[in-house]
Amino acid sequence: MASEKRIRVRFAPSPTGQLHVGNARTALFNWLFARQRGGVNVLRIEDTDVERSETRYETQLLEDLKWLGLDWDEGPDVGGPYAPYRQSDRMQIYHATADRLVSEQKAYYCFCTPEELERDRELALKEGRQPVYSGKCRGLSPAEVQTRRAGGEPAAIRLRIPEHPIRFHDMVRGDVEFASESVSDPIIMRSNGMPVYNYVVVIDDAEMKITHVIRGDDHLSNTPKQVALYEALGLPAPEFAHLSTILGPDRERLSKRHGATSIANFRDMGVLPEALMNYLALLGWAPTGGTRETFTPKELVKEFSLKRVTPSPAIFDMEKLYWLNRHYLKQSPPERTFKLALPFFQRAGFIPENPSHEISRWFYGVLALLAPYVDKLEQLPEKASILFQHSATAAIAAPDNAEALGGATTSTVIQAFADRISNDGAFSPEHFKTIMNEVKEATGAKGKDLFHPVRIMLIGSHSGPEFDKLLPLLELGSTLPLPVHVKSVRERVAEFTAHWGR
RNA sequence: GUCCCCGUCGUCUAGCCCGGCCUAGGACAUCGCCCUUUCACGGCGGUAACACGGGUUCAAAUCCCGUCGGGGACGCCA
Repeated sequence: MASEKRIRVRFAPSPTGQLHVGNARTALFNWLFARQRGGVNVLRIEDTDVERSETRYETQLLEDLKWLGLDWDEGPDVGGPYAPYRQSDRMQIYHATADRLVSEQKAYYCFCTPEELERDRELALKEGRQPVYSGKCRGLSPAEVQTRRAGGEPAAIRLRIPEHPIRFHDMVRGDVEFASESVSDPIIMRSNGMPVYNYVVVIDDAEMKITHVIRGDDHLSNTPKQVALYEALGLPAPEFAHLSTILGPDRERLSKRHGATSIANFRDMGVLPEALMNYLALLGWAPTGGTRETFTPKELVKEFSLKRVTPSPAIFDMEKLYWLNRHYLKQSPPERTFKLALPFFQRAGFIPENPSHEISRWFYGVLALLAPYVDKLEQLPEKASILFQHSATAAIAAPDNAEALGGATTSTVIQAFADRISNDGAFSPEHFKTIMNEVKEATGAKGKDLFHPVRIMLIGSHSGPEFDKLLPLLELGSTLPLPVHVKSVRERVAEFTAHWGR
């Protein structure tokens, strides 16, 4: 135990856009692995692409990760023993190391121009060869390099890929091998002096003592280059774990055109973080036995295993995410649901900015009634339109209601119900039951014929939540100073009969 | 094109490493039934898969080879 090296993993996004589900899943797997094994989780910002990197994205990145429920032990915001954690702040290291590699002949200056390289590339493609670097500048004499550089000719620095095949172990795919000829001598320093991604990751991972590199499998083909770099540096390569790609329903790599794919999107539509985390964990990983689906973050930390991660790509299934979200929505304490749902109702203009105690209490009831019926919080105001937006004319005109309102007994049911409701006094569920039985007796209508017209009269639709909970909310709501008046049962019935032409 | 990775129900997957316990398990979706004096919620059931072809073996979803299909990488992007 004492000799066991402490596990160190990192999540290294570039701040060039919103945090995507693919990256979020990578971040999650790193986090789970670190937390389970008592390791260190490092957050590092890869901003060597100055053109596309923006600080606002970095800020949002951290927010999104925190919202999901992840945290890190070292990073740009919290610091740590291997600071700085932003690549743009680490240029010295990259330059110094590159110079060292050149002086050790493990890397060399390359004077080839981009145009030249492009020509070579096209030629190789046309001849059906792997488009790798020709090696033109590999054997340049030190003297020639010296004079050309002195003459101001721009030069990039390339790493020399060794002659032997490059192998590495991947925790999800096993042993992988690349033939030396199939990998180019990669540029590690651009001719403008800026280091290249494939180079900086390795330097940083090595400097930061990263033991396990868990990342998307789009990096799998880059790995031989990186392994070669470790070799050149005289350092052992870390363990790798390449996670499969997340695809859209069309089996293409998931992207914005598939709809909501950023973490912020899901948060904004009212998906609970624990639901998203649970779903993401299930994309590519399954517990022993493979029969359990719901896991709290704690349980995930306990059960997770990199060895049980599947190598095959997975299609993102919104329906299953929604199922999990419904599951967690039902488990969510009322206070939390209240806090999360309130903004949606305020935006819809249904609940005031600073709801009174009475209104809040009533709103709790509304949420208890409607929350079991939605996939995401965002759908709540629309579901609540049965309380806030009753319209007799719309209900009568709705094509969906035509069949239910077209029955032989419809009019007599409506009339009988209306007759019995006109008296005053509180309108309770018990009262409602009594009336319904009387209406049944009087009209001979039962089942659908009985309930559908009444339901349409009260909420404008033949389907909706149970009356026992709905009715008291209607009654109480009608007495509250809401921005949008909630009509009482009597108001609804009166309005409906006034417009009912038959 | 070349290289690498991947291929079990429509979808996520268990099983594959260490062949027999697999008449292939679970979940989402879908369908049906029950509950509800109606609908939804909920409960219970059903349909549905080892990509294909060759081996190896007494025995293959599991091992080997090939084919096909999908994805990724081939950049002075990350």
